[in-house]
Amino acid sequence: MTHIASIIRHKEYRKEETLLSEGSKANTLVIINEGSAKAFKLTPDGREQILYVFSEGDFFGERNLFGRQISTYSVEALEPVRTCSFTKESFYDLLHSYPEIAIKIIEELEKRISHLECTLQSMGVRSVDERVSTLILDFAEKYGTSVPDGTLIHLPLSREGMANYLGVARETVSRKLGQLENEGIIRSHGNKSILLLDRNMLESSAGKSVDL
Amino acid sequence: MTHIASIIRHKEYRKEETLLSEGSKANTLVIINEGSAKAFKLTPDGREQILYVFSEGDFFGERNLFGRQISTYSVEALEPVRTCSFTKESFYDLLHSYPEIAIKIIEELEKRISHLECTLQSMGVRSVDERVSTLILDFAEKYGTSVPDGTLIHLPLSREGMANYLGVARETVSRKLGQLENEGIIRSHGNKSILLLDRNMLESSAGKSVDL
DNA sequence: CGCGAGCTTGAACATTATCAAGGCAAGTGG
DNA sequence: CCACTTGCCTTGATAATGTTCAAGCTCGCG
Repeated sequence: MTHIASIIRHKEYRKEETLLSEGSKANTLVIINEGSAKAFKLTPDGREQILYVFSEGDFFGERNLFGRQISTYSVEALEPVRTCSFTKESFYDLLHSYPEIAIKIIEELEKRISHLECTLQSMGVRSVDERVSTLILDFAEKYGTSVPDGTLIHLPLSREGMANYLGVARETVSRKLGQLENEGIIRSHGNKSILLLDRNMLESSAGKSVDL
Repeated sequence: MTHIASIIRHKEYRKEETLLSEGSKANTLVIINEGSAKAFKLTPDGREQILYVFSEGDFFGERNLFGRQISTYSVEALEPVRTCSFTKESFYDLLHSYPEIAIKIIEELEKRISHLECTLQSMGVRSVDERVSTLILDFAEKYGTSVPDGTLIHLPLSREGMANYLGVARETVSRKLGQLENEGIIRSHGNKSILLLDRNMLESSAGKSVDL
C-alpha cells in the first residue's frame, strides 16, 4: 500500500476544467476522489452526448492502459474535482505485484458494459417520459439524501446536461420536469436540486409509459 | 493447443434457435465459428432492442465468467450457427496456463465498450437518416462483397431486425431505404440483400444530416 | 401455382425539435 | 444595498419527424 501511495499523482480541477480531451493521447488511469465530472462525445456540429457522470470512486482512462491510446471521449469537471492518477508504467508495475487487479478491472469494465447496454435499450425503446423518470431515480440513488418529505436530490447536471445525457432537447427536459411537478411527484428547488416527493409514482412512470 | 482442443464443446443451432436467454444462469464463453446471431434485450411489453450482431470470430458470455452469472441479454441465431464453448472451470484452467488471455479479454471488452459508446452517441444525437446510412455502411464492411457495379451486401437482419437495432419502427426503415433507392444510392435485391451503388453519397449522408 | 410472412405505402396522429420571447436568480459593480 | 446584467431556465407556437394503424403487395417457399 505504501508502494501504491508512492506512485500516485494528485491533481485538482476547477468547475468546467477539462480532465481529458477526446482524441488526445492518454496513458493514465484517473480516479475521482471528490467532486463529479461528465464524460462526453462531441459531433462535428457541436452536439454533445454525455456518456457517463463520474463521481467519488469512479475512474476512467483504463482503456488507455491497454491497446488504444487515443481517448474516445472528453471528461470535464461539473464542480471542483480532486483526482489521483497512475501512469501506464506504474500501473503495469502494480499489475505485476498484484495480478488480481486485472480481474477487478475486468469486473469494472463489465459493469460499465452492462450500464451501456441498459442505456442503449432505454434510448432505443423507451419513451422520453420514462427516461426522464429513470434519470431522476438514478440521481436519487447516487446524489439523494433523505429529508422529512421525501428525497432531496442535488443534481450534478444542468437541464442542458440532462438533455445531452438523454439525447433530447433542453426544452423537452424542462417540460417533462414541469409535468412531473404538476403531478405532485417532484418539486423543483432552484435549478440545482429537486425534491422527490412520491418515489412510487416516479418508479411506475419510469417503468411503463404513462397513461395520464 | 491440444489442451485447448480437449476442453472445447461444439454445438450447432438452427435459424431462430436460442443460444442464450436473458435472465438465465450462464457460465460458458461461446465463440461463433459459422453463421450469425443477434444479441438483444426485451422490454416487458415485448419490444426488442438489438445490441449486437455477432458473426464468425465473435464471442459472448465472457461476462458470465467473472462476477455476474445471470445473462443480461438473449442471443438468437439469425441463420444456422456453429459454435464452440468453454465452461467457466475450463476457462479458468486455461487462464492459469495462459495468463495473457486476460489481457486479450480486456482488449475485447474495451472494443465492445467503444462500440457501445459510439452507438449510444448515434442514438442520442444523430438523425435516423444518418443512422440508417451508417448501418448500411457497417454491413457493407462486414457482409459486403465487391461486384462490378458496387458492393453487394447480404443483410444479416430483416427490416424489422434493422428497426430493432436502430430503435425505430419497421415502417421507418422501409421508408428510409426506399428514399436511398430513389436517390440511386442503393438498389434493393429482394429483402435479403442490397446493392450499394454509390458509397460516397452514402458516406456523406451518414456523416451529416441531409440537406435536400 | 398459390399461400403467407414480411415488406411497402398511405394517411392520420403523436411526439419532439426548433424558434422565439420572456422570467428568475445569482453575481457584479456602483 | 440596490439596480443591472448575464446565464440558464421556462413557456408558447409552429414545424419537422416518426409512430401507428390499415391496406395492399411481393418474394420465396411449399
